[in-house]
Amino acid sequence: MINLDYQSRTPIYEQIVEQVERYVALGILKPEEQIPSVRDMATDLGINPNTVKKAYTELERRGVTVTISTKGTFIASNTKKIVEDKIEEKLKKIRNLIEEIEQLGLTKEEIKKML
Amino acid sequence: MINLDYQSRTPIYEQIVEQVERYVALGILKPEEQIPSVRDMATDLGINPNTVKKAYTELERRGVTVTISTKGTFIASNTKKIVEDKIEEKLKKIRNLIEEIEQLGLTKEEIKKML
Amino acid sequence: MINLDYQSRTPIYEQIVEQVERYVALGILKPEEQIPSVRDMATDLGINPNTVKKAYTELERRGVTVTISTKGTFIASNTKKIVEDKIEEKLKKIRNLIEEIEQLGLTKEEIKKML
Amino acid sequence: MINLDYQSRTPIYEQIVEQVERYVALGILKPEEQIPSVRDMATDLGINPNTVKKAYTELERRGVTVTISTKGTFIASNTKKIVEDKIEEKLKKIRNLIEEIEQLGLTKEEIKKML
DNA sequence: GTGGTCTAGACCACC
DNA sequence: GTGGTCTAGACCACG
Repeated sequence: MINLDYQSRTPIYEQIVEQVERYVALGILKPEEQIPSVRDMATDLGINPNTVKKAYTELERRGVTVTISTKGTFIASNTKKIVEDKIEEKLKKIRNLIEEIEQLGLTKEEIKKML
Repeated sequence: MINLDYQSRTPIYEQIVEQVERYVALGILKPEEQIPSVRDMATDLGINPNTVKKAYTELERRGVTVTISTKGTFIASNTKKIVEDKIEEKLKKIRNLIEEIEQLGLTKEEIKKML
Repeated sequence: MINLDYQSRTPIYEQIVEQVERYVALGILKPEEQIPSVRDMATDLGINPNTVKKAYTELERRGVTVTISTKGTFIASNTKKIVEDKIEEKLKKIRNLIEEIEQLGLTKEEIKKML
Repeated sequence: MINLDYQSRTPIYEQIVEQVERYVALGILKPEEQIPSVRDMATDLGINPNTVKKAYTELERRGVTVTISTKGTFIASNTKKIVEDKIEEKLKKIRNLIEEIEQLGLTKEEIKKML
């Protein structure tokens, strides 16, 4: 399920965070659903458990997951905000890119046509 | 002219590469124009010559500049392609982002309105 | 394994690149095989790690190796193309040389005899 | 007439030497023929006279040219040996290349077919 | 003065 | 321990 790019400058643990967030936003991972244990995820991906642990800690810090000790790690109950945040973040990126293209000499209309 | 962010995850040499590319795309740096020597750029930016050298090497590899040993480093003659490539690259990113937002449940119309 | 000629006009890092490429082409270094760490290779050859790093970076750029940060550097999976490229490159050089000799007044038959 | 490649690792003065030698071998420059003065060649090529001087000195050392002070620089009388040397040099390169290709797994017959 | 290479050594994030 | 980056400083050929 998780896809790692070892060439990327983005650290492995951050790639995990982003992809879990993405699955949550897409509804593939549902509220209250349990996600694999640190150890399972680590062996699945063939990476160090410490790396997975770091990702899970960050996910919890962001409010995407909740960890209940002795029970496991679960997707948070309210995932709506996560979706909205992701959308806003992507829109912002698009706005920046459009502005950058405008600086290269194209008008908004031309850009719209090319999309 | 070059602006460095030492906090960024992007290495310094790559920041130089990107900014020179950008100035070329914007037409601020013109074809055949000479850019500062490795040493000058290094003292200007308060960084090590090796770091500048690394940036210049990468710029040449990308075809943005041409280096003539003992003469200096110059902007390449065919600057058009660089601009076009940069635009195409950004459009591609926008297309990807739009698709990702669609997967999060918005239609193309809704996205257009929000931009 | 690597043999350096300090008198040569060819820089050390490029000698490393060429010899690794050669070992790959000869099948001595096999796909997916790990090559020595930057530090190990450097101490083995009695040179600076930066020089080895430069060679490894170039090898990756050429698609001969794949580097995974914190894991090491490995020979690429598709080694066949590298061999074919090397052969084609050498054939091309021979064709050029033959043409040059022809211009000096010898026929193809004469050249064939002298080889 | 002389074609310079500023990207090449071969120094400019050496490129001049090689090309003059080549023109002599090809019979384009004939025995006893006068070649341009250092100053003329330098302005023609847009390079430093010192560089041309260095090339001419090397040509004389190799016996390709003879300099008569106050008169100028002339192609040597016996150019036969130069041609023969060039041919032998190129044949040697071809033999080496063939051997290298053999090491990559092809037989002499296969190489002959591909040429 | 210019680029090209190399050494020596350091710090960092990541695993 | 591994690669990635950077600093500091040196030497070289070339022009």
